[in-house]
Amino acid sequence: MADQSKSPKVDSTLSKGLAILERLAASRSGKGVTELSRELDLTKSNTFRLLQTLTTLGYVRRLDNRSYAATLKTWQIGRNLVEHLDLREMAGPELTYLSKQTGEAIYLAVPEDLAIVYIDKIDSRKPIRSWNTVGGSAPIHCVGTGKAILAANYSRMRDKLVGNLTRHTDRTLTNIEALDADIAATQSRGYALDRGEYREHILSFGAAVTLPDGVAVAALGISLPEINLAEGDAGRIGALVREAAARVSEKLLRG
Amino acid sequence: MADQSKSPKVDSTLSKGLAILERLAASRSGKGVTELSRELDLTKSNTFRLLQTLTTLGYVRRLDNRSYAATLKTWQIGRNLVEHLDLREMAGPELTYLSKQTGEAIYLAVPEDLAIVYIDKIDSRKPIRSWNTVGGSAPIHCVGTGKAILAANYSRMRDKLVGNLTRHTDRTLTNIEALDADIAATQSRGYALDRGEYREHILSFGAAVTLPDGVAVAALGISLPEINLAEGDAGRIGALVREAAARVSEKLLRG
DNA sequence: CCCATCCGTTTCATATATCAGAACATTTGT
DNA sequence: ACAAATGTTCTGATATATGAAACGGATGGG
Repeated sequence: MADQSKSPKVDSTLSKGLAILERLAASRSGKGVTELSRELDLTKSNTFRLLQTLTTLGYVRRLDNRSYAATLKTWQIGRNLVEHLDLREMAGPELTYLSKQTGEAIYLAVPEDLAIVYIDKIDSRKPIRSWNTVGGSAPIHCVGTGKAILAANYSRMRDKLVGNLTRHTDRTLTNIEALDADIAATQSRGYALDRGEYREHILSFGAAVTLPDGVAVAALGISLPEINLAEGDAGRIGALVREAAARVSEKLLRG
Repeated sequence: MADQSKSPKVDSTLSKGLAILERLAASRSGKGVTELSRELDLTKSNTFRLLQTLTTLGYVRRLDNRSYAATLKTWQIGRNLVEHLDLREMAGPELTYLSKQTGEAIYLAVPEDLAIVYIDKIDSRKPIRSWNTVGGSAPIHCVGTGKAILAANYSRMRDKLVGNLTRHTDRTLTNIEALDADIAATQSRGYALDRGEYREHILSFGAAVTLPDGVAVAALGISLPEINLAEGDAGRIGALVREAAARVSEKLLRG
């Protein structure tokens, strides 16, 4: 085999086993021993043995007597990962950055049914109280972080919202058509904007942290009193939060 | 997991490497070499080397200089799998419908050996916690979704169950004759009913999603606390889930 | 400030997996 | 029924991974 001279030590057994697993997971139906050995440039006997190992470990099962397919075990493991993902650690530096850039209250939120839950925050450095605490929640349809998450997966979530658009202020979007339009605007802007839709005179910006497939797992948010927003600052703040969220998304992948 | 009748040869490198990956995926933050080696009963040097391999293959990354964590690569591979089954997409609207009709926890599950794995759910809208998460699993013989799948293919699966009917509550059906009778009832009703056979005081209903040849590929389920079930509601809920599953089955045909 | 202790890393005989090639068994297509 | 695939099992020489011990850096307590 042509090994890279830069990354010297790889256990070939593990490497080949994982390659087989990847191949099987990528194929809709199963693959046979010979097919796999050709694709991965391995001997038949080696491929067969690795498949046997993967089978007894539960990662692979035989379909009929001539082909193998990946089980859901790989998916379950990956699922565990996403659930245990330490968003706080990943997003921490970006929260700090946003705080320094704006001086306003910065939030990290995750979706929970039709609400978002704050899992981290940095207080405003201006002498203004904040209402939201870590562990607290807010309706998904009327805050920046919530609408950013909605926008990332609107097709899946829209139907659940109909009839559940509770009013909180006179600016809350309570009919689905208005929300449709707002979400469309959010999608094209790349960040969400709430103009006092949850608390009177409190604005919030939000942008989603997404996995490679587009699923939103969290959102970054900036919240500030209406009076603090200078003319033309909305675009700047929106861009800040959008780009910070993009950096966190990328960090989830690469570390 | 009781399939160790024979002991086929397993490649230890692959086996250990996957064990490490599983451990890392299950841990919130990273783990160190020594910690892993103790947990998995491996030597430090072996663990170190496997971690090095997993790192160059992109499955693992170093956090700081003293610990390793799993990347999202495992998740991406597993995702490929469920993406190819577009069950979730097909069943989504029916899950939503069941949620609206009942307000209880709704599940979509697929069979995996002698268990079922939850691949999607909608939380109860009532203030009751649910234990089952997406990615989690449950024994096939004592939950509604599992028994629905069993009922669809009982002739093929019955023999594998003998001797594997683990007890979970005092209502669990642990002898094959009792299960035979329950499955027969399930088949004539068109939906499965679990009366606290897996968790005390938790009822669940299930109905199978089947291919035209009768093979069950998934099941829809509704789970609720015993106390939520009004007299005579069982028939109504059973019919709801049976018909929703039938609609999903039909949808699989037409695309 | 030093020492005991922990950790990640490296080293090197030895145990283990891999390779190639072939043979055998079983299925599929004509 | 025959031929051409495919999955499965051997074999022993070679390449590779393994375990035990040692190394060097970091940490924390006395």
